[in-house]
Amino acid sequence: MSESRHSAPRGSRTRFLILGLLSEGPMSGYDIASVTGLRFRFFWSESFGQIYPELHRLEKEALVTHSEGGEPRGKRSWSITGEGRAALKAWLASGEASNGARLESVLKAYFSFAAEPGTLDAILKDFGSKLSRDLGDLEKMEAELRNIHDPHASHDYALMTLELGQATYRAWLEWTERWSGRGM
Amino acid sequence: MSESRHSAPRGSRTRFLILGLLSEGPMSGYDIASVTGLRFRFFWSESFGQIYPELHRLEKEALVTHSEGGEPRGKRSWSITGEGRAALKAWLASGEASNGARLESVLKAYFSFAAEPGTLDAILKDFGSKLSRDLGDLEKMEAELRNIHDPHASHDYALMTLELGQATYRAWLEWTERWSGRGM
DNA sequence: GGCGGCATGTAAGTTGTTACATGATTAA
DNA sequence: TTAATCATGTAACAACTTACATGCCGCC
Repeated sequence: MSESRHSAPRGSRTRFLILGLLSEGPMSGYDIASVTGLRFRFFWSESFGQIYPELHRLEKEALVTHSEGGEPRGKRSWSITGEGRAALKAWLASGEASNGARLESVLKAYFSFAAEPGTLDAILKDFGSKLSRDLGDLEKMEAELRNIHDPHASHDYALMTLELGQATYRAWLEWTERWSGRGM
Repeated sequence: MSESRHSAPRGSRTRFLILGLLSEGPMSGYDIASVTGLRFRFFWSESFGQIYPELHRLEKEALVTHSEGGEPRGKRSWSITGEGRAALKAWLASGEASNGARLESVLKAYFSFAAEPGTLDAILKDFGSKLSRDLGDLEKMEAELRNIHDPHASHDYALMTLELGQATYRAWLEWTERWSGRGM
């Protein structure tokens, strides 16, 4: 009964990002990376080196297909298949979800007691300025979305995540302000 | 001038977590993992498979040392060296910090339009119940810290990060409540 | 005597990043 | 004509997880 010692291939989450985006309509690998880097930046990240190979793996598994030609610049348009939609739904229905963060600025803030006085302020200032910029981006995205008339409420899902991002950045920004200038 | 094509070894952040914790006093690899899994869970994660090899790498680079013997159960007590403190300070002073999150529940929430009605509610409920539990843990940790008299304000750094965790979880929890039960 | 928590460590696999190579199209 | 952006892709590396193996110690 020789079973592989290291099992659980379980598939990376990258595939579900791709499947999810393609479920809204066909798009290119580049588009997937762009959307992720803009709309999802707050809670997700993905690199080209992940996306392109994963698209080809998904194609081998018949979860996506691509149509070539017609598009400019050698752009490929990827589409989700029925099997792909089924896989997406299975993931959505499964109760598993891992939610993790690696906030290096917070780690630095915690350890700043080990450095010269003023270090904490510098770390918080740097973190805060990034947050301000990112918050501004999210607010702009929300305004743009709201400007587009949406009778079928199809923007609600995007607004939902945009709202979470804004709430998070605001909470973090307030935190940087609360802990700055204390001479810690 | 043959230089390696793939340069920038730059070192993982794991080493700074270790160096930072050891700067408070000697501890074992197991302790490092425990503390990270408890106090830092909100903003950092680390596995044994990262910590033990990194400790040995750090020792080779003379940033940490270990004293064996005396301790029960083969426990090793690791200490930071002067060079280790210097490396820690250099990291704290450097303006670079990457802050990223992978919130699978949020990704699922966004894509829930592709599944049966009620899917969003289930995802938010699951996310919310995890958040409630984690928030409770953080509140307990804070209460414990405050119960210990602290004339030199050495707990302030721990309270600072505990507060950020609580603020974050509360904001996220409110978000799950706001978007639940809308029939989306 | 057995279980659970403490404690260390490694092997193998998976996942993710970075740097590169290539080329088309658009705008200054 | 040159730079920026769009667009695809791979090789090499770095980072991280998981599963396992091993043993100690205290407690019931």
